[in-house]
Amino acid sequence: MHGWVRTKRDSRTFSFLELNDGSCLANLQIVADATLPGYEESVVSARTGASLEVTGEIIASQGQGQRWELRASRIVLVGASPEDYPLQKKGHTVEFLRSIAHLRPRTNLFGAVFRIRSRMAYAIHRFFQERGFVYVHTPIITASDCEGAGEMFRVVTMEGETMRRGEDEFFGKPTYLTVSGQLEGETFACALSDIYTFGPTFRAENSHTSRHAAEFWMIEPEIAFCDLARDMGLAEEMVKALVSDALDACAEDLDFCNRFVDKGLIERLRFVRDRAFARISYTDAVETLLACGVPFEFPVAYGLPLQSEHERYLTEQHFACPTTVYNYPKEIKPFYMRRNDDGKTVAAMDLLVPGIGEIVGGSQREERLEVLLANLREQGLDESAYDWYVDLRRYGTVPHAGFGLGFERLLMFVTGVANIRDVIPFPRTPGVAEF
RNA sequence: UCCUCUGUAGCUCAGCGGUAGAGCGGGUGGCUGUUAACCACUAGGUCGUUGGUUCGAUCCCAACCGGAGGAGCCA
Repeated sequence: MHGWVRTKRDSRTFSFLELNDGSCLANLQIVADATLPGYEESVVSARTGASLEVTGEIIASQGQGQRWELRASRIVLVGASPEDYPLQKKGHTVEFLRSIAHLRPRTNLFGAVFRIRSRMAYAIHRFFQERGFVYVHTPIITASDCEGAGEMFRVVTMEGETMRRGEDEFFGKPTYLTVSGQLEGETFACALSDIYTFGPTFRAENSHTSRHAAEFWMIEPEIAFCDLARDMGLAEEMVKALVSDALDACAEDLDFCNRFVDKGLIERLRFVRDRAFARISYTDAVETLLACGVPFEFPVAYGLPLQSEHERYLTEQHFACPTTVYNYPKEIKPFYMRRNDDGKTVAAMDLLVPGIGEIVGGSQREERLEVLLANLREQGLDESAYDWYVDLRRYGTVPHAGFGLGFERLLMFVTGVANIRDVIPFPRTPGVAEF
């Protein structure tokens, strides 16, 4: 066995070592007799954090708390851990652990969170691959602005201390880190029918909240010959499938989260897996909010965006389950969303979940060339910059739809962890790019 | 960007206008098939930084820096 010492209990004639190799939450109890060769150097000097190689026999444990233990016949101290090792066996705050992000995966909580993260990434690929979706790698450096998605990071090269600009730039024009792969994803959906992207995304928003990071991962499926209803169905089906997979494959880690992070976690996840989601149009949602009698801080009126407090009321109080809101006024949504027949709304949808708010945002895309061009003009955008995007409507256009799912938001929902900085290995937020 | 809270030992915190305490962690010794082990002893702090008020500031005030929560924006 190989692993790191989580804690040790010495007596005069033997020691108990709790060894963990990160493969699961549980430690393996090592019983090390003082008569072992090299006991002083390998066991007595092995503090919390030290790495060990242990040979021995798995036997039934005499003590309570574990069924098995390893009776060591040989222990080698691979790497010692001096007395200034920062992790104690008692609880640390997540804020402190963030400051030692290189060591926090050695804690129970972060081990669990990042095992779940890995499993959910796998489950996402499996969900789409099983349904015949093609995984597309959209560019990270892009010259296109997925309008409305947020502030962008510039990508530049330097001449000494000076930024190369204009035609002197590496790409001959301004480029940015992607804020969304959607527009590029649409081009592949209009060839391979069902595609998805899953990769890093960057937003230079100066937002300081527990739900925003400058670098995060996003899943963006795009489906050809698809309308909004099917799009919503796919989003709901995916959330259910991922939650269900987590319950099955990450039971031990989720149980830990349920005990130490969020007492109602597992009950909520089962509820999401087993129950139907609610759906409500934006128009009906506004009426529901106006009629509910709750004194909101921000005004509710047709044509205004739903505020966080409104979304939370709908998903946490009114429906008390994940809720999809659809058909938003065209004025508050970007140019590429499909105009509905009423002339007032677009085929957009947001999937809201209790405790997090918006987890999925999507829409049916405008496939009609004239309507798309009119939208671009109406919103004062430069048509020439979207030439290739408009081409999709010139040549064999099809109704298509898609959505974006914030991977970290999903992980917050699945683990109950309240801060996005604690579900991404090395979080980037305004002013913070450590490690 | 706006609002609120916060910064004291390695960690989590208490405290007070007269220059500091606990628990845990560390060290030493003891002890027990132990389980967030236990018992004893011990080391460890320019009280975020810079100014100001005061006889005197860790405490009161201001600015700045860091952390957290909320809002906006979103994923």
